[in-house]
Amino acid sequence: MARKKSSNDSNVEAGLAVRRLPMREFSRSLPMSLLRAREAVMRQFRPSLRNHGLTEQQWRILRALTAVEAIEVTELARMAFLLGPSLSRILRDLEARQLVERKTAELDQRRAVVSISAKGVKLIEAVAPTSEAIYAEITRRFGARRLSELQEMLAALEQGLADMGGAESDAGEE
Amino acid sequence: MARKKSSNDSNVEAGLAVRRLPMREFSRSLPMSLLRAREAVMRQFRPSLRNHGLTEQQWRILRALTAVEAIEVTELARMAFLLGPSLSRILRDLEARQLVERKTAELDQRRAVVSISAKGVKLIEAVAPTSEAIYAEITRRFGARRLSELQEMLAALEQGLADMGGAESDAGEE
DNA sequence: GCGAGATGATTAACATGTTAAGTGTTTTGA
DNA sequence: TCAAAACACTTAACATGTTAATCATCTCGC
Repeated sequence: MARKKSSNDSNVEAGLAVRRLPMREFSRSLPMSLLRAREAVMRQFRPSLRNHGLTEQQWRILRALTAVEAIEVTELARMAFLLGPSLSRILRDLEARQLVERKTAELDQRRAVVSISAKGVKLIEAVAPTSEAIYAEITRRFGARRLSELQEMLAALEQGLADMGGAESDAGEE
Repeated sequence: MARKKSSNDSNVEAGLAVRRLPMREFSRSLPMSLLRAREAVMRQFRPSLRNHGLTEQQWRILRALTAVEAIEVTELARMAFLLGPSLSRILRDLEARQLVERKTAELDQRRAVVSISAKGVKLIEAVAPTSEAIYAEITRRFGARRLSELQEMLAALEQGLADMGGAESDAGEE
């Protein structure tokens, strides 16, 4: 039969067939769907960002900084949706490349305030056109209205789960 | 108002106009929306998985293996939506923990065939109930119908971008 | 004041994402 | 037939995700 890649039907002929129902088809689980969709989108942007020496996260940070005059690290983390440790590392790098500037707040020596540099702004402006074009093409393909609906549903989903709190009820509890 | 930063108040005096509108509000960009939504969902599952000593990706692999009798590594990568290198590392670990079994195909010595072990199945069965309960709660909150719609839109988005291919047209081209 | 606890940020440690090389095997085509 | 190309997988190297620990500062209560 020379099976090159019978991806989805490969189990049936294997003998014992399916091991029981895979719970929820698995490939259609919500986390998987979200992951695949996001990857499909990001796949479009990554090459361009890479051409400018930026990773997706670095881009997120610079983008976020473009919207404010200056911002504290914790607040920036929330804005760029990054965890503290990731942000720390990336800021260290961006600062070394002089794309951002950092200084400690006078009032509270614990806090650090970050802002984008002129060089950082230039970089953003260099990447933006391509980025915008890609986004426009995605919008065109999917439909502006539909895209809005999708965004709303995603926001609603996020909101709806906001107070659910990770379910601990399980075996290895402590 | 005592501006927070003095030396480089960035934009305005930098000459090149102001920060202009942040492109697309940024926080509402599609990649960000997808990321936030996915994180909101995964946040629910992670604690339970962790209680069983599994990461999200390890769980994905075991779940995928549950649906088939045996499968080649490359095929498994596609099914679990993981890149080859990640899968290699994780399989090494899962094999060491005896949750999966691996053997090379006779026909083609290059290929490796993986299957879940009895121990792996037990683990899956231990995690599944909690996992299902969480999924049910998410479905209840968001609405089964709406969830279906969302899944469809996500699939359509993925499909629509399938042939778009990463946009290379940019500066640092090579 | 001052010491315990809270807070902001970083570091540590380990797992995965991502691209590029490297290692065997198998196919191909001259 | 045999060497180059293709292939399946693994390693390597670096960046980020994720949780825990650490550090420095701050706040508060006594």
